[in-house]
Amino acid sequence: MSTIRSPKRNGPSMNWLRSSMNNETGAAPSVPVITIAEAARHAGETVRLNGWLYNLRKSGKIVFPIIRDGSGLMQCVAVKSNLPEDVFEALKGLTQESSFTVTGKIRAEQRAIGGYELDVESAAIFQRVPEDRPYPITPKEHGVDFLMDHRHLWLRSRRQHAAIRVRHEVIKAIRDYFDSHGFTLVDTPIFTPAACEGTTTLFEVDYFEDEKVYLTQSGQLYNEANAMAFGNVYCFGPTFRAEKSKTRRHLTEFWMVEPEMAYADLEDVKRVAEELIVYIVGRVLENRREELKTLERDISKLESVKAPFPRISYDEAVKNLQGKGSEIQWGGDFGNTDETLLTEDWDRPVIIDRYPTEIKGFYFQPDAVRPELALGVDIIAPEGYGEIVGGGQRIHDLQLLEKRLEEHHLPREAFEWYLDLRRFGSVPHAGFGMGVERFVAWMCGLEHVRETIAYPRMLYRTRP
RNA sequence: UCCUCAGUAGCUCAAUGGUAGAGCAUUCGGCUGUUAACCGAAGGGUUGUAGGUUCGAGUCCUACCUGAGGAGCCA
Repeated sequence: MSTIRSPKRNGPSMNWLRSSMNNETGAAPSVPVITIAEAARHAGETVRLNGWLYNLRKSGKIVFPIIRDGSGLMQCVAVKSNLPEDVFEALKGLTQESSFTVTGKIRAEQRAIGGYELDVESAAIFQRVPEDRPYPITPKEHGVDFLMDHRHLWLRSRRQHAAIRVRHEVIKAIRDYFDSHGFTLVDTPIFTPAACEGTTTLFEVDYFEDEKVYLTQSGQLYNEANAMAFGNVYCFGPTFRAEKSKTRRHLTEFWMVEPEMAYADLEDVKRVAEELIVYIVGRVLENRREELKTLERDISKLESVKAPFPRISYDEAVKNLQGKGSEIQWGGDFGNTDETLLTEDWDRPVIIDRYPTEIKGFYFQPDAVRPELALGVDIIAPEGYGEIVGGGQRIHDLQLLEKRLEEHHLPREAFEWYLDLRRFGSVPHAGFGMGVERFVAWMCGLEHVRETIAYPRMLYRTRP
């Protein structure tokens, strides 16, 4: 028996959604509800799919609704002569992104997207998108502004879906790496009383009466305290930078993982960061091939990401750039074009270390032989994706750190707790930060980091 | 913050200073294997806003608004 039925209430009931024990949708009681991702395992079986209309093609007495359920796409085939009139007409009149459920037999079909097809036996429309206000994102081209204004709907598109799934894999790989290498997750506060580094701008927040706090721009200082408590730690959360940066590599709110290790030095940072990157890329290649294909990513560019990465010093990098016509002088920081030039000689990320002290934060340990250099390291991703890792070895000597605070005109009182770490069992320690969105943009081969997070926050965009 | 570019139908874009156009989307009709399906028809406009030049402005000028790309800064 097949029926078309409107929902009795405004919202879905759990019975309607999940239970196969009721016959409200007209399906036989034993029909299992599956996802499209599972379809291959159910070839030849009669199943039910819950989803939304991705696209519909019709040809007189046969219609091909493509259903989208969040796990994939599946072409359905509804033939007029095999279905009750009301079911066929309802399917034929479906509008884009209308929610509906279909029951039918799964069949291998080369012509269909995903290689499988469902022969419709019954269907129920949950909500039909009205034609006087159709779904705004049509299967044609759209501009960035329009799509960003409809980000809450844009996420239903295949490319966006793929990028977010790659992000999920990257994040899971990051956590798996640290969790299996003896690191303890110790998350650091989002509300902070002062800047971690004096330089970058911070978002100010009213914190009850007359008190100001700031959204964190790095968990590093707290990480150092946590490393002295737990040995190897990492924090992983959102980070906020009130910089008026307006480029394809910047968000005002982004996610960063920051490991910190006690009894560790610059070499440990380079080794761990390299191992981490290789591990994540491997996981993405292993588990997200389909998504990379959807994104039309050149996979060979990721397959070449293997250890060891080239390691060069800041000195060498400057010489290299000057040889390529860059106007950089020793003592200056690399611009975006410089970063791209530096990576073009290799097929994998480049590790650059020992930067001039002046262009690095106050907390970097100076090089033992050349104290004008800081034991900091950046890792630049290939293909122009820029700096994905920044870190280094921290100052462990109390007197030197006090001197640096003074030189950077930082308020001593605010850093007393930080100085305590050098008073009570100070040890050499090091760590780094890695930005998730840039990493995901690199994996996906995306033009802009805004597509690597569900709801990007940028200089002039905070909605939806 | 600075530099450059753009803003015309719901969307993507046309239109020598001289009658506002197409494709997609929507509606109606046709089609039993479509792949951003196709074929026929219809409805849909304060050309970002405010001034100015001109017989006449979507088009030229000024200011502002919105967005995009880049620079600096950063992950």
